[in-house]
Amino acid sequence: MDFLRVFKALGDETRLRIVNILVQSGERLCVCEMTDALLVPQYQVSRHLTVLKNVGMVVTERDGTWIYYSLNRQASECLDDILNVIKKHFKNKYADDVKRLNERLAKREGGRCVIGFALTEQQSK
Amino acid sequence: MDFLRVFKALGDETRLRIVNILVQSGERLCVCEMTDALLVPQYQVSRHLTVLKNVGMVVTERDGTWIYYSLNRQASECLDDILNVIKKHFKNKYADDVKRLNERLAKREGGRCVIGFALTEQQSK
DNA sequence: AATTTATATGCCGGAAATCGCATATTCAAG
DNA sequence: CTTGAATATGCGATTTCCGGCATATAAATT
Repeated sequence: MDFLRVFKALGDETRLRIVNILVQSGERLCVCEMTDALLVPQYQVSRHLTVLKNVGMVVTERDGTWIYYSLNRQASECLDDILNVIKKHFKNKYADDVKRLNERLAKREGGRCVIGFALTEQQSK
Repeated sequence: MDFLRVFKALGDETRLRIVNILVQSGERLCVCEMTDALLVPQYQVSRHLTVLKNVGMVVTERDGTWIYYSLNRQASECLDDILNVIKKHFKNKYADDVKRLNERLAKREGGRCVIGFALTEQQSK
């Protein structure tokens, strides 16, 4: 894994916030859940997730129309160390993201996302 | 400390190499020593050091004409953790930088740099 | 005070990254 | 096979970043 690209990826605030909610929750998350947690346009979340995937930091898993992203744990010890640093020190910063994410995760049924864009619905339609 | 800016700083290869030789050696280093270790133009080393300083990752200490840079240890636990990850996982990568640095550090007298640009001399004059 | 040496910086051009918007793709359901 | 919902992407515009060159600053030496 190219860790220069990992640091580059973490050097964008939206991507850092994405990685943060993934690492703080420890859950796999779908795009609409992240969009609602970060209050960022869907196309931005999708774009930044593509970057994180190309770097090898996240992996995907499709479930119907939904695509779940999760951190690529045990892929590299170094990446794991970096993620643990983020987990340890970013609990308070970006706390609002985690709060909104938890509200969103509470609406899951059977551990799966069953709604689309709950929070961003009103502004896009 | 703004860790988004820390990751941004580490997302440039020259800066990552600078931080690496600082963390691997554990020494304070002057600009000409780093220039010889990295084989990068002096003005680039200086520029990138300014970035690292503005972020708060390094501190300076003047000794006559020479200016020594050292890692800002114990400034923040998070920064320290990040530096330790780099120290742990970047020993082999950029090994040539460390090798050249050690050759350069061997020429110190009394723990201080006493020569200018040893390796880059021929190409600049 | 003039010169030398180590370091910093102003300026410019080019490359790369990001955003916003619109639209395309993919899958499920009727 | 058409519709709707979740996700991805092509494109243009803007901004940010980096390299290269020259030069400036600062301290020591003569």
